[in-house]
Amino acid sequence: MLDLFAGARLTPTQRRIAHCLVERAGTAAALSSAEVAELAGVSQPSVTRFAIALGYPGYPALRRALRDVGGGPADDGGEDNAMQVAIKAEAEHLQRLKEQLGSLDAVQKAANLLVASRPLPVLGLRAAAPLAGYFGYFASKVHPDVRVWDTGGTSLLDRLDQARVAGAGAMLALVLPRYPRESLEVVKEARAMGYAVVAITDSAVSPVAEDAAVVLPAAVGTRLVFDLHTGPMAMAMVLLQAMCDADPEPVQRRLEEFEAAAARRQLFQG
Amino acid sequence: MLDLFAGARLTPTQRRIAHCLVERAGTAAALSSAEVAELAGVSQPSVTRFAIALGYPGYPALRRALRDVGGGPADDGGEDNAMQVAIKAEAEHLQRLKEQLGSLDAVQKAANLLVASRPLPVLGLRAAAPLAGYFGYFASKVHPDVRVWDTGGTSLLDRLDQARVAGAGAMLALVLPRYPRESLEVVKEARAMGYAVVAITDSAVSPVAEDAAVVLPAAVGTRLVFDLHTGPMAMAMVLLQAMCDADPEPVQRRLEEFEAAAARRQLFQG
DNA sequence: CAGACTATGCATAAAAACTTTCAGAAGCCA
DNA sequence: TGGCTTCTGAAAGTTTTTATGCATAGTCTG
Repeated sequence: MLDLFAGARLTPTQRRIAHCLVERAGTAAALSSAEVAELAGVSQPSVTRFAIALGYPGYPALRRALRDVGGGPADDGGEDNAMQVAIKAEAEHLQRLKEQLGSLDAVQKAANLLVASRPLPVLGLRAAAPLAGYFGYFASKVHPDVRVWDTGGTSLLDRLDQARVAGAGAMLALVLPRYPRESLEVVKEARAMGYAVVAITDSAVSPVAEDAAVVLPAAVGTRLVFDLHTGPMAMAMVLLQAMCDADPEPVQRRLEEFEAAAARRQLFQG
Repeated sequence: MLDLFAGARLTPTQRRIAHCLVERAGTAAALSSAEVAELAGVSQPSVTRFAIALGYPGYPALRRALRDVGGGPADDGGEDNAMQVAIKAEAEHLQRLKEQLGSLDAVQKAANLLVASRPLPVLGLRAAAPLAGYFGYFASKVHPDVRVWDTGGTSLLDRLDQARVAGAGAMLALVLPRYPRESLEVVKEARAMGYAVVAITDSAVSPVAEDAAVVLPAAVGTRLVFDLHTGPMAMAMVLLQAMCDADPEPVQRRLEEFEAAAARRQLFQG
């Protein structure tokens, strides 16, 4: 299916269309050009032009191609390889996370604690370091002073002190298996210093649970050689969303400023 | 789907049409009335009349009904909040990724390119930087010389040079929306220098596609204020798994060494 | 066996979908 | 900045798809 689109140079509008079609893989062939246009938020002629850009004589031809490719496989009964088993398990984790988010109390409580903290330390060591960076990257766009702590060492405790003095009241801790000893120590120390610790971890009975003010559990995938952190990643972004919702006005302003700066510096393509 | 046809008293010709539609369940919605007629061996007006017999105002209405029943992922009813909608979409992305991994050709090709490269550069700028770090963190445990490039600037091109001289033959590029201009430039340059670039990106039509030797697409969630990268994260780990599979012996040895070291230094709890 | 009714396909009219043209807008390069 | 190219949507034009009238063949009933 994806190969159908390969090779062609596409305009931004066309990329939106492609994206929209890829997303609905199987059902795309059932859509008329006008319906695709509406879903992609573009004009109907753009859809025709998209088909032609791909080398088809027109939209109906593209649709036939979609039908032939998309309709084919659709085997959910069969033999899955190891990768598929792992990804399927991940999809189920997220499904469960979705159910769990039926009640947002814990998330909102955590969000309120974190938005109020200036600065806002984000702790994630070893395997969790990238997740801390990920959260920090986006959080910085809506919070004026996010501090990502992703390397260990004794200086961590100093930074904990400094942040506390600077006014930090809460901390986000990302603590995933295999639970780095150092992360646990920092959390314990933070609690002793009066921080309200929000912990994203892999289960409600994780070792950080006892020292955390709020525990946000999200399962970790363990079917491959290395752990898959999609659940905690999703949880982190849900938390960030809740932080934005909790404090919408400054968020919107900061995002607009970022957009303006990005455009000015031509950071992105498309 | 089958219920759609229930209740109505059908003529023999109409029964043939119904049978034909049921047989092609999923793809039926993509067919025009004339195509259905041909498949069923009846005249086109009979198909229209069939739709009317079922109580629809015309064939297009039947087609829409077919699409909604056959295509839809069967929503479980309730009112979902924004977070749940987003997580659900993520779960569906992973589901689709799972289908896509039914064929591992692209992943294996990518894995073979990457395991053979020493050093192995991993590029991920801006929002993709944490993902690069994540991949790099684990990849380092099974590959002797992984170099994570997660900050931009002109020195990137120098490092590209140095790695090439040092023997790198391939590079992993993580390029996600909004497609940092700098990432695209580096990939283009890398290709010109003879690197085989493996790109993990959000769709097969991403701007990196044209310069990549292998494109591994994985959808990005866009339902929240900020993007959710669970799909690319999962894809990255699948790729790493494939790299381990491609070269199992040294992998096992390095992992054991890591375990021994971790135990010695008491890195983890539990 | 005749008359009446239903079912079906053909031809064609109506409607919808698709393509093309054109003009405005946005980005690029000097 | 200003001219140039490229992209995009609105509207008009063209083709395809769908609906309907009509004639024929088959079937049931008396």
